[in-house]
Amino acid sequence: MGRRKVEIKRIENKSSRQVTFCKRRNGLMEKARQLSILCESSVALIIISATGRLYSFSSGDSMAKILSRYELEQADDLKTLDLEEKTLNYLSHKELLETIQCKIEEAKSDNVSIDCLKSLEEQLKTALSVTRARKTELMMELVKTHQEKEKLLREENQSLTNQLIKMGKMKKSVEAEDARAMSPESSSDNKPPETLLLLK
Amino acid sequence: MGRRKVEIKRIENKSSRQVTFCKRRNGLMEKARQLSILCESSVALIIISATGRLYSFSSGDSMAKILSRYELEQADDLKTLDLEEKTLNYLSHKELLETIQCKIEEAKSDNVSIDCLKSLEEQLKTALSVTRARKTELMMELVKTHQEKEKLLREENQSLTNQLIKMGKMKKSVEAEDARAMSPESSSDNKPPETLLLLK
DNA sequence: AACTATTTATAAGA
DNA sequence: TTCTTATAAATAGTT
Repeated sequence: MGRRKVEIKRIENKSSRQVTFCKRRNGLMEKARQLSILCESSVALIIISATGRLYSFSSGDSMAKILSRYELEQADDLKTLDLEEKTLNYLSHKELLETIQCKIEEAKSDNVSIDCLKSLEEQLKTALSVTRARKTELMMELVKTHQEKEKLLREENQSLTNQLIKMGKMKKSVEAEDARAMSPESSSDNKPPETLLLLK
Repeated sequence: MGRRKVEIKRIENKSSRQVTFCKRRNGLMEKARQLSILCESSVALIIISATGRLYSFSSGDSMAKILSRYELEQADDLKTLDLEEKTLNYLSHKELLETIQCKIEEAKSDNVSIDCLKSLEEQLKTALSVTRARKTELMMELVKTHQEKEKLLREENQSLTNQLIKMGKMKKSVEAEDARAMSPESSSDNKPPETLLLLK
C-alpha cells in the first residue's frame, strides 16, 4: 500500500528497513488493538527489533494471563522440553523434581553464582513445564472420567424415563380400553423416543 | 477499509462479529509475518477468540524464545509476584526455595492430586520469577562492575596517552627550536585532546 | 515528520 | 461459506 508494490523479503537498505519497521510496527499494534475491541478477543503481541528493542501490546486481559493461557494450550509443553525421554511419564517427573532439589540446595548457599542461578532457572522452567503438563494430563483424565460418569447417568436416566412413558401408555390403555396387548420389545430401554430429545 | 467506515467498538451483531474476527485475524497474522520478514524482527502474536479458541503466530525465533525474552525484559517479574515482601531480597529467595522443597517432597509421593500439582506449579512459577529476577540483578551488578573497571582503565589509558603526547611535543620543540618554555598546566591529565576522541 | 500516489485490507453485498 | 467489489486504511517513496 504505497508508491509501489514491495516484495516480502528482508529490506536491504538499513535506514529504510528501520523506517518501515517503525511504520509497520505501529500499524500492527493498532490492528491488534482494533481486533481486540471489535471482536472482544484477547490479543497479545510482542515485537523484538533486530537491534533487540522490545515492543508489546496486550488487550484488556493482562499479557501474563494471555501468555499463561497460551502455554497451557500448548500440550507442546512436553514436546518442547529437551529431555532425552520423549515419553515423559510420572517417573521422570519424580526424577526431575529430585534433580531440582539438588540445584536448590546449591542455590541456597550464601554465595550463588550467576551460572548457578541460570542453571536453576532452566531447571525450574523445565519443572514448571512438566508440572503443568502432568497437571493438564490429570485434569484431562478427570474430565474424561466425569464425562463417562455423566454418560452412564444419562443412559440410566433415559432408561427410567422410558419405563415411565411405558407405564403412562399402559395406564392410558387401561383407561381407554381396559386392557390391550403390549408389544414385547417395548421393555428394552436402549432406544429413546424422539420426544425425549429435548431433555438431553 | 470497506464499504463504509466502522467505529472501533464491539460489534454487536454476533455473526458479523464472527466474520470480522476471522477476516481481521487473518489480516493481522499476515501483517505480523510481513513485518518479521521485511525488518528481520521477532514477532509473537497470540489471539484468543471470545469463545476461547486460540490462534498464534511466531516468526523464525520460536514462540518460547520470544516469550521468555519478553518475560526477562519485564523487571515486573518481581512486582507481579503476590508476595508480601515487595522488597524481595536474598533471604526471601532462600526461604522460597525451602518452601518449594517441601512442596516437591509432597509431589514426589506416588499419589499426587491435581490440587497438589496446581500448588506446585504456582510455587515453581514464583521460584522461576524470583530466580530470574535475582539472576538479572546479579547480572546488572556484574555489568556495572565491568563498566566501572572499564572507566578506570580508560582514564588510565588517557593519562598515559597524554604523557606520550607531552613527550612528543617536547621532542618536536627540541627539534624545532632546541628548547622553549612549556605551559605549566600541560602536565595535568584530566582533559583529553580532541585527537584522542577516536580512540574511545 | 509530512505528504500523496498506490497498494492492500476489508465491510457489505451477492 | 466464499467471492466480489466499492471504499477505507496503510504505507512506500518522496520532500
